[in-house]
Amino acid sequence: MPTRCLACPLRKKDMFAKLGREDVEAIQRFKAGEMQIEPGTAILLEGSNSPQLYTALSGLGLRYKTLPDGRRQVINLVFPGDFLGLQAGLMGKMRHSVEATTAMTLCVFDRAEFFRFFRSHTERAFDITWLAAVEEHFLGEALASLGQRSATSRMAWALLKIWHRMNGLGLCDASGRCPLPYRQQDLADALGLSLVHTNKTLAKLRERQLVSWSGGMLRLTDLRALTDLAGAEFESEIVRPLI
Amino acid sequence: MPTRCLACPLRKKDMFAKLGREDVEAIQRFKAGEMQIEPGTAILLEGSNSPQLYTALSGLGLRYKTLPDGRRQVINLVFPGDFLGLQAGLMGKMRHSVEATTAMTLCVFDRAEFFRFFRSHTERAFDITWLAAVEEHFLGEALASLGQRSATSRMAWALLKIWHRMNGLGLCDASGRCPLPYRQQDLADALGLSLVHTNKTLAKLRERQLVSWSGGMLRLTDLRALTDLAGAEFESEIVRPLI
DNA sequence: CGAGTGATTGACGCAGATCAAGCGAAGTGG
DNA sequence: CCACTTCGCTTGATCTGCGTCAATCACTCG
Repeated sequence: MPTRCLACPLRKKDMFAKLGREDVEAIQRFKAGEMQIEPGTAILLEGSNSPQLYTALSGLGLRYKTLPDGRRQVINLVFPGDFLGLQAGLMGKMRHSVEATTAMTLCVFDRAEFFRFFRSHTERAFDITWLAAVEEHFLGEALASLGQRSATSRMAWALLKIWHRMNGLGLCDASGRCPLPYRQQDLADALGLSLVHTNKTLAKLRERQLVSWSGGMLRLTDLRALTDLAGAEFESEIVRPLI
Repeated sequence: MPTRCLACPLRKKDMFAKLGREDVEAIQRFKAGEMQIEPGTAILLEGSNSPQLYTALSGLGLRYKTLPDGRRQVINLVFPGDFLGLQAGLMGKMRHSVEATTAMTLCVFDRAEFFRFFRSHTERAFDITWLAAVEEHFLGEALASLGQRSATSRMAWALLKIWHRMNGLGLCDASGRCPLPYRQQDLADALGLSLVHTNKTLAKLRERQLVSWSGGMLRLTDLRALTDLAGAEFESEIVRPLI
């Protein structure tokens, strides 16, 4: 039995903008169904013209691009509440792939319906544009990380970014541990580093007692020091719209 | 005397989507004025809450982020037809800066007006979202370049990207030369390379007779070979909306 | 128990950073 | 009109962060 939008567990969280009953019901009507997927499953494929859009309800995933020579760039991670497939919806086809890292639950929306929804719900259209702009902002930051920062600094930046997001979602426990069910290879592909160097960089952070990451759980021991290393500011997580 | 939207020289180009007279007039009403700026002038500043949005009418610029340590990452270049300030419009403040490289002419829009415009012109709202999605796509590609490609490959990719865009805008002459009024430092900051290495990489491409770039003009002598080097596909430029 | 997957560690080499110096063109002021 | 500065481009020498190669280890699973 699919989650009813009015009872959506995500919508209760502080991180997501509050909507009136009417608005939530409109989203409910837009929603075509729900989907459970296994870890490792592809959700959207680069080049595909997906007839569906999704919102991640639970679970974690990642977006990536594959280069002609087989190398992979992880564009970013997929967290609960993320809207997936906007590119295909607007540009006709996906320019990157999305896959599930853990088991995931997705809300499914119909692409044909999407246009109607966008046109008839101005506020939601606005939210969707907002999401695109935030994503653009994130990618700009990521670009600056890859272009200008050292391996250590990049890694500190990425871990902090992830941790803050997880924290915003209430996925950290009291002691500040949060789930991080990715492989080192995923992190390496996100940071533009080799697996080996990623491992060694991580080892250094561990030695310095700044980070521990094992068994799929991440703990940042010294946010201050990491933030210094990252050489960036981390604002408290913004309230986002949830479609 | 400001350009009238109905007579906008950009709108005539194939690269931009055709609009009906009504639609163009709506944009004209949205337009608050026009602005001429000198080379080197800042258009939007990171952190600022600009009361205005712009569309580049002519001239070239660049978007960049400055890191706390003073390093700079060029996010992308600004071409005629680009819409500037959407981030500030949506997120309250700019997350990167924009500055003019050459003299530029900008159409000025009022931010307060922007919300009304977005809400009352659904098709234009759609176009704006489309623009954000395309930008997101571009940044994803750029990220993959910085993360996965060698200096030579990155440079080939960037020059091709620029050339194709210029070509789409009809800014290349018959012999395939196009303007490129940037400094090597700008390119370096875009590619995440040092100035010195950028220069040497460029020198290699020149020796191999693939590229010539001097006096602010770029000529790509062998698109095929460069495309191979870049290890990417270059689709013909997409038709974009023009606000 | 063997096979597969992911983490870890050491040895080695190279792409690209950094340092340093010189060059030509354009501007500026005395 | 000529010193003098400034800015962008070039080039060489040297250093190093990170990639690549190659093993090994710890787990999990059939």
